[in-house]
This record gives sequence, structure tokens and C-alpha cells, in this order.
Amino acid sequence: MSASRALNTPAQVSEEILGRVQEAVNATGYVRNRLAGALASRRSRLVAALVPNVAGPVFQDLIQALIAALGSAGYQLILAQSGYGELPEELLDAVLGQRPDGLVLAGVVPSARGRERLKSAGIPVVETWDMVPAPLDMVVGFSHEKIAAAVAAYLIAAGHRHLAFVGGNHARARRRARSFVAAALDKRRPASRRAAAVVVEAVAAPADVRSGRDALARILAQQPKTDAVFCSSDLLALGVVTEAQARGLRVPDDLAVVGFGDLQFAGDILPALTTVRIDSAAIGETAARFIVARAEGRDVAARTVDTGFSIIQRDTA
Amino acid sequence: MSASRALNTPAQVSEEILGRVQEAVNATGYVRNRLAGALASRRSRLVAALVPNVAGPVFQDLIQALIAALGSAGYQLILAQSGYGELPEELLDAVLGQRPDGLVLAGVVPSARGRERLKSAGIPVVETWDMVPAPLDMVVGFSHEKIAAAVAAYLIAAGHRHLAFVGGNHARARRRARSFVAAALDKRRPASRRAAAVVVEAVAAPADVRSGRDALARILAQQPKTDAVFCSSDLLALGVVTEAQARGLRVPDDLAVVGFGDLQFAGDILPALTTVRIDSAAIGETAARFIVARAEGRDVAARTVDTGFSIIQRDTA
DNA sequence: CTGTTAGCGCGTTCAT
DNA sequence: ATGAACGCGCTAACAG
Repeated sequence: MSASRALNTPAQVSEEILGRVQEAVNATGYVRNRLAGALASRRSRLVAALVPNVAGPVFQDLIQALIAALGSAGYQLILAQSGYGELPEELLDAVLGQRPDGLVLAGVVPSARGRERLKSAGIPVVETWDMVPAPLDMVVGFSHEKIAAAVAAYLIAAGHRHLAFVGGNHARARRRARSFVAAALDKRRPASRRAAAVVVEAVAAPADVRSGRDALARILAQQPKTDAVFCSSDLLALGVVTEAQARGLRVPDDLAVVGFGDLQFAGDILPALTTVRIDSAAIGETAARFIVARAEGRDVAARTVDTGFSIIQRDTA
Repeated sequence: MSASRALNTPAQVSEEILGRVQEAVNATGYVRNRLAGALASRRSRLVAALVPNVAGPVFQDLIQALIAALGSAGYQLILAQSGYGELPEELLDAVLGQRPDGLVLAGVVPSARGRERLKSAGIPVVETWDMVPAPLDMVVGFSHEKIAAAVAAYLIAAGHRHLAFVGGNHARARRRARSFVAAALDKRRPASRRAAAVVVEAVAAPADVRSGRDALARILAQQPKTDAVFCSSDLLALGVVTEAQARGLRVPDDLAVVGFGDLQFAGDILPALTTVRIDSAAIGETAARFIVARAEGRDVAARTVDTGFSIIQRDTA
């Protein structure tokens, strides 16, 4: 027991014992078994994150921030990949079986049954990315609806009338598309500040440069007058810009393009991407802080945090 | 005990007990505690991966392949971030403390002491990315030296004589730079097929588009005749191409550029990047297969697997 | 500050 | 095919 204390709460142990324990650790190459510790203390110091796809650039900054913030609090991250559909039951089993002290969902939608299981798991759960309407526990993210409306207003104010939206083909992406369409065509605004038409083009996940190029081709086939495109990822936007250039269209004169994410490259390519910046690092940090606090018995004031967004104006719109 | 068997080896249990267990599981919302299982069986079904930086695009495909391959074998991934320097002791403690059944190092160099600790941990370790000279256990990756030599030969054969290399400023990156320089200036080749000069430019990690742009500016200041650049990442290459265009240089006529990684966007931007493709997915799968096999007591034939590389010729060189 | 006792929830082992 | 006994390595709780 003194050895255990020497490792966990050295302040509660005399110098002499501390020294002997230290010595024994070095002599034997002892590494504490956190599994056993977790079993006894009912705290695993593990936090699980579920993302649709670890390979996409979208969630990287979030994961990075999570790892960093959790690491400095003594927690490790278990990363699980759920795909773009509904959260599979077995994945949930596998993850919950590790008895994580908290869970972060990033752009993952559990089924009704999954939601029940998460609730009864009795651990803090943070949903991020989307500001979901009926949070399970806590939400940290931003409102895709607000973003869609802001971008629509931005493009219309710049004089564009034939808008297009490129996004994924899953439920949430379609909701975003609807917000964009609704905002662009909103009858409550004067006709002079309203879009004439909005084309919606869906691409298969994961969104990449190629799918952006293909999407623009389809958009122009459908509505040749299109003069502005909002893409749900900077990668798509880069694809749209590339395809526009390949067709001899000038960006932004003939076609304005707005991306999403403000990925590292967005400001450094030519033309520099106008895009929507979201604060992934803040989302990750906030989520980590919340989970650690709750895991250690402290309570958390806010259960919903909107980290906001900003439109970064550069060359493409 | 029958319940345990019903969950782990259902074939060894009668229909009747199977049904009762199933029923109880549903009725109570039971989720097996894998921590306790791990403690008793001395197998955690956890594999840890250490990468310098999860946010870089470089290791994503590898991580993705690892998660997928491990997941289908019933293993979970613990992801830890080590930074670009030497592997910190405490991280190793934290990771080893979870008693993973195996470890994957990707572009991470443990200290001499760290190597000792990894060996005495008694679990399979796969080093990936670099083909390290003195493997700890198993290596899956490719030879940066061979790649550097192949790219140098490629550029020289295309008529370029004033080469440049852009890479990180850590030890391994410098080794790669040296291979490139040595191959380009190799005295054993005829003077007509040898570079006249090679400039080496180091950028701080993580490499991105901005650092590529800056690097080209410094290279041209140092050696205005430079007519070909090999970048240790496609992101750097995109930066170099961008900066060249910003300066009115034609790519590849005035300046040839070769990237590294064949990231998703490489073939879809304009000009399409000529780059070195490595098979990250194969690396991840092979590493996972090896670890699972060893963790389950099977032996593995090869301890060193070279997954090779290929130069993908596109527009920039 | 130190030590004793008990038990976390499983799987291993051996017996039936 | 099933069950009893035990222990994995640690920490909680309590006593001193």
C-alpha cells in the first residue's frame, strides 16, 4: 500500500519509503498496471473518441487537441472509427467494455438504442461538431444552420444569385443543405437580396478534391449560370476551384467559392480559399476539460458550448 | 463461468444456457468489463500506436488502416502522440501501463533506454515508416535512402542539374537529405549524369504549404539556378508549386517539383503533383496482422517487410 | 504516515 | 458441458 501511495500521492509518504520504492522501481523495471488500478478504483483514465473517419482532415485538429488536453491531465485516448452511417452496436460494446471515464462523439449519430446505452453507461458524454437539438449530455460545437445562413447572406451580398451547395449525402449534410437553400431563398428578404436559384449536389464521403471537381461539373451541367458555390469542406472547395480553372472560369469573377474548415493549406494556396473557420482546438480542449472535470467528481456549469465560427475572406469569394 | 463461456466461446455452451445468458444480458444491459478480463487473462486486446503528430496528413492512412485491421480482429487502438523529438519517458510509462498486447511506432525514435524498456515489455513491437537499421523487433516500411536515390536519378535523367531538397530538421530528415545529396552528386556516375549542385533546406515540423512556400523563397535566394525540388511531403510540394507560380515560374519547365506521400489531393490539383507513393494501408495492415498473430501465440515469418514505393509521374516533374 | 483487509470482475485451472 | 476455487495487480476503507 505504501508503494501504491508512493506512486500516486507521493506527498503522503515519507522520504525514506519514497526512496526505497524508487529504488525498487528502477531495479526491477516496474511499470504500474493501470488495468488493475482501473479495476480496483473504478476509474480507467481512458477517454474514448468516436469519429466517422480518422483519415479525413476534418477531425484531425479536434483529435490532436483532445490527445493533448487529455494527456496533460493524465488520461489516454482510445480512438474508434464508426464510419459514416449509424454507430454500430458492436463498436459501442467494444468501447464501453474498456470502461472509459468519458466519451467524445464527433459527427457520429447513435441510434435511439445507442443513446439509451450511452446514458446508462453513467459516464460523461460530449457530442461535438454539430450542435445537436437534443443533447445526450453535453454538446460542444457550432451551428451548421447558422453557418449556412451566414454564407448564403455573404454570397448574396456580394451580388451572386445562382448559388450551389456541395456536401455529403448523409442526413446531417442534407440538413445543412436545406438550411443553405432556405436562407438563400428566404421569402422574408427583399427580392433584390435573394438568390434566384440554388443547386444542391451531394458527394460520397469522404469528401476530397476529386469529388469537388466532379461536383462542379455536375452543377454546371445542371445550372450553367451558377456563380457561387459553398462547399462543406476545404478539400471540396479546392476541387471546385481546380475544376473551374481547368474550364477557364475565373475565380472569383466567374465563380465564387467558399470552403469550410480553414484547413492549414487554405490560406496558402493560390487563389487563397475564402472559407469558414471553426475552432476545432477549442472544441477538443473544452470537451476534454469537461470530461476530466466530471470524471473527477467536479461539476460543470455549461452543458452546451457554442464555439462559433467566422468567415475568413480571402481570394475565392 | 458458464456466462463467461457463453460470451467468449459460445460453441462450448448448451443452447439452453446460451439463451438464459442472452436473456440476462438484454434484461440488465450488461456490458462485459474488458479491464477485468484483461487482468485475468493477461491479454488486454489493446494495441498502442505512437505517432509524432496525429494532425499531419502523413500518418492518417496508416492509422486508419491500423484501426480497421485491428478492429476486425477484436482489438482496439490507443493512440498516443509523441512529438517530433525523442519519445518521452512518461509517455512510454502511460502507454505500457495500459498493458497493450502490441505497439506500433510510426516515425518515432525511442531513446536507448526506451528501446530497452520496449524490449523488456515482452510484447510485439512494429517499427514502421522508416526501415530502421537495427530493428527492435519487426519493421514494416520503406527505405528513405532508396527513395532519395531514385528521385535524384529521375530528376537528373530529366535533365535537371541544380537540385534542391526540402525536408524536416530532425535527425531522420537530415539523413534523407544526405542520401539525396549523395545520390545526386555520386562521383561514380558520368559527369553528364550528375547534378551540378544540391541545396538542402530544412523546415520546422509539421511541414505544411506555408513552409513549402518559404522554403522555395530561401532556396532561390541561395541558388537562383535551381531547376528541380524534391519535397519530403506533398504539402511542402504544393507550397513550392504555389510559390513558383506566384513568382511567374513555369512548373515543370522552369522548376520541376516532386512530392512525397501521394496524398489524396496530389493527382487532382493543377498542376497534378509528381510524387512518391508509399503504401500506408499495406503498412498498417501488415503491422496489425503481425501484432495480432504474435499476441495470439502464432509466429511470424518475416521480421522485416519492405513495402516499397513508386514514383508517380504527373505534371510537375 | 503506515499497514491490514477485502474486493474490483473477470478468466484459468481443475474437477465433475 | 458445467461448476468451484482461486488469483490477476491494484486501490478503498479503515485502523493504528
